[in-house]
Amino acid sequence: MVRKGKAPVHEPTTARGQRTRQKLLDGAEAIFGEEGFERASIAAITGRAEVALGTFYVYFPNKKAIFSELLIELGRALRRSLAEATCGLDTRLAVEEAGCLAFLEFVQSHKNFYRIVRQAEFVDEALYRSYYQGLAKSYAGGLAAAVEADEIADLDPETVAYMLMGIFDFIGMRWVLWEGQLPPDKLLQDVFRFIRGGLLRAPEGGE
Amino acid sequence: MVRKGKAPVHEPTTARGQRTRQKLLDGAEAIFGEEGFERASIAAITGRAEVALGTFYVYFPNKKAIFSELLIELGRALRRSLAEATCGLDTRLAVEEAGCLAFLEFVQSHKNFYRIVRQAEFVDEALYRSYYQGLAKSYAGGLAAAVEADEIADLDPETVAYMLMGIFDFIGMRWVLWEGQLPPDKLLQDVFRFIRGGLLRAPEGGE
DNA sequence: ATGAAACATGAATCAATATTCAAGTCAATA
DNA sequence: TATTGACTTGAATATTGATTCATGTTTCAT
Repeated sequence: MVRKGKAPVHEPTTARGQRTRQKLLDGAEAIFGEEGFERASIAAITGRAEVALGTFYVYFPNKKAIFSELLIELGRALRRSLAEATCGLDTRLAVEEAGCLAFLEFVQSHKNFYRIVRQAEFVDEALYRSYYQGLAKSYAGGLAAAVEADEIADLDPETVAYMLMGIFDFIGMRWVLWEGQLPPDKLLQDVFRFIRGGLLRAPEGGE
Repeated sequence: MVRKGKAPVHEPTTARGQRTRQKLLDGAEAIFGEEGFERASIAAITGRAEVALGTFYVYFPNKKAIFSELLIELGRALRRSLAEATCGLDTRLAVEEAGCLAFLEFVQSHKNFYRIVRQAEFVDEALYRSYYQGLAKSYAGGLAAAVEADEIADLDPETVAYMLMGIFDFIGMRWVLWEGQLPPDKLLQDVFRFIRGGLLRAPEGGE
């Protein structure tokens, strides 16, 4: 029993409670996405969830807690999407392309998530790092295997993982977030071409 | 004369005023970097600047104004650094490598700037976009010339600009921000190799 | 040297909002 | 159908912090 101090906060036991808690999470996702963490008020969250102010504190000890839970949950959802999109693919390049597309589609259907991740840097830095570290670690694992199999160039997998995440992050920002749509196909082809070039045996020397 | 309403806000005319205004900008950079925009209080900023609370409003109409000015100013400083580091280089790949290094060094000596840029998304989205759009535009210009000269592969310059910015951003985050130091040289070499591979004639087809 | 600009000060105002709490309502079981 | 634990409510509290303003202090052109 690790429950701190007084903490009335509890997991709901009834279906009604489950529903209410979920409504709060949904409301929080929307409000955090629209307003950002600091400007999001608990009142706005409970308003969106169509629930009274006090109800919030039945399920979450404070604002940060619901934010963290949201980040963790949405992170899981992203990983699930990526795993589904890439499982069964046999070349690393196919995995990269499918993963890229899945990521961009995920962003498109979870715009708020994107903004929540970016906020996290200032809300809970440790959690923010572990979000990316977790992604990078599993990413690097796949890359290391591909290096081992001599499928891609012998580059440091963690470095490549961060480079690829950076690429996807910025492409997602520029097209999905700013334009509200997936990049045109011609453009995606250029992204894939760039990545292929980078991952395949790249020239050793300078110039 | 476009001065709005009452606005006592003015550019200082005396040397003393200039100094005070600069102290405020410096204090704001530090506090925004440490606390983030919303949690940064004017009192903390004036405290850091060793100036009274009211003095703030002599030079800036509100908190957002000083933040925006900071972002613009620091953006200029970054461009200056990049320009200096890359001027006179004759191959595009040399420009990329020097630019990458200059960026990482800039981040290392302006950690707060990095965090300010990232905050900007939630403080003044329009300014945030124009920050990246400005960078991307001049970046894409250089890339387009290199494509024209057949120095690099024929990829959409804007797309490549965002991909490269993404790479640098994430590498900067992972190593400079999180570890507090430039990435080890071996690792930088891998970054350059990846970029070379991507920029040089990349394989057209899949697989 | 002196008076008007410029500049500096920090207490007071005013609004926002995170969190608490005492008083209800609901739903299932005995 | 009572009873009880789970759940819900929203007014009240308490703090924080942006912004204003009336009052000093400094600077500098004359």
